[in-house]
Amino acid sequence: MLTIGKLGTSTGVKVPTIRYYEQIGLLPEAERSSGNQRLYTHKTHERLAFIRHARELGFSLEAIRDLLSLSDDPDQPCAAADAIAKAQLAEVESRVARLTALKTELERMIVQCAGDRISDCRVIEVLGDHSLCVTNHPTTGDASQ
Amino acid sequence: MLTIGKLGTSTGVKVPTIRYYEQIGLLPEAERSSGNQRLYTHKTHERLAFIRHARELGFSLEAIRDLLSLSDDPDQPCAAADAIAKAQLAEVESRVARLTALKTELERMIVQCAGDRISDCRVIEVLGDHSLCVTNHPTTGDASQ
DNA sequence: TTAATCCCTCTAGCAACTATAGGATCAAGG
DNA sequence: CCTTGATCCTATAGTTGCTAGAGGGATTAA
Repeated sequence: MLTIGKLGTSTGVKVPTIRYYEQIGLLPEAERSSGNQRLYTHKTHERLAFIRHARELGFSLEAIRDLLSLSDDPDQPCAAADAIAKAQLAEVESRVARLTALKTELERMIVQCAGDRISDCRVIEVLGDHSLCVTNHPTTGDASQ
Repeated sequence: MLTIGKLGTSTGVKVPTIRYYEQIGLLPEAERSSGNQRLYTHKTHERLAFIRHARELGFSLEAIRDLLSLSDDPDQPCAAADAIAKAQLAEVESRVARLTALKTELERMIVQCAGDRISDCRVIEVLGDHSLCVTNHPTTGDASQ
């Protein structure tokens, strides 16, 4: 049986994050020692590793919740898991496309900044006037993703 | 003078977001009509368009705050604005790189999903075992960005 | 035994909004 | 003039996925 600290270091998940996952029901409530400290089995270690890996691949906790309930039920058809992964792939592809457009725009902005005073600065100018952009970077949604 | 709704539709920023920007000091406090409704000038319209555009390009509100204070002061050297844009570019490049690795992994995961039951599903299997990954996708930091 | 290092709960905070409740105001039609 | 419906106001709480802190108890190594 692992303490929460050992589990954390062995999976690369921070201790408060593990408690948080328990709190929102992604991990089952842990057994407790006589002194009320959480104790984890190999099974929970595996489950947390799964969560961690899925987070690294950008899955939301909601999607992970679905994937976990699927993996708890190995006789089900895997179409649902496939659909979640495909949705995630589409999301990632769209993020890459949007970010690439932003990258182009930022590069243009920086290269063109010839002046040495703010009044000549293309960075400021371009930000103030969208029509100076070449690419069609996103006008809706979250540009940070 | 524009009402908050007109300003919102003309800049593509939602009304509560405009009030939020005022609250955190990104926009100045608006003039009010006799009935206490916010009224905006062309100047504020420009400022909000600037903010909106910078947000689209993925700048944080903190960075935008800095850029705005620079643009309010046109005699300053533009090195600072340039530095902010370059930092933003570096950030975007790193996100693109990370997301591209994730994309590869997701594609592999989906293609390999040969079985039709969860027990044979590569999606679930790969998520449960990081060593099945080919690429070195990020093991720290925020995979969503 | 005592000090260091863990662990516990609970609450609050982060970004950047979004949503809701419960009203007040405004513009247009009858 | 009055009503109706859209818009506006404030204030508070919720979202995602954690992270940080306070104030204390448990465990372990010397």
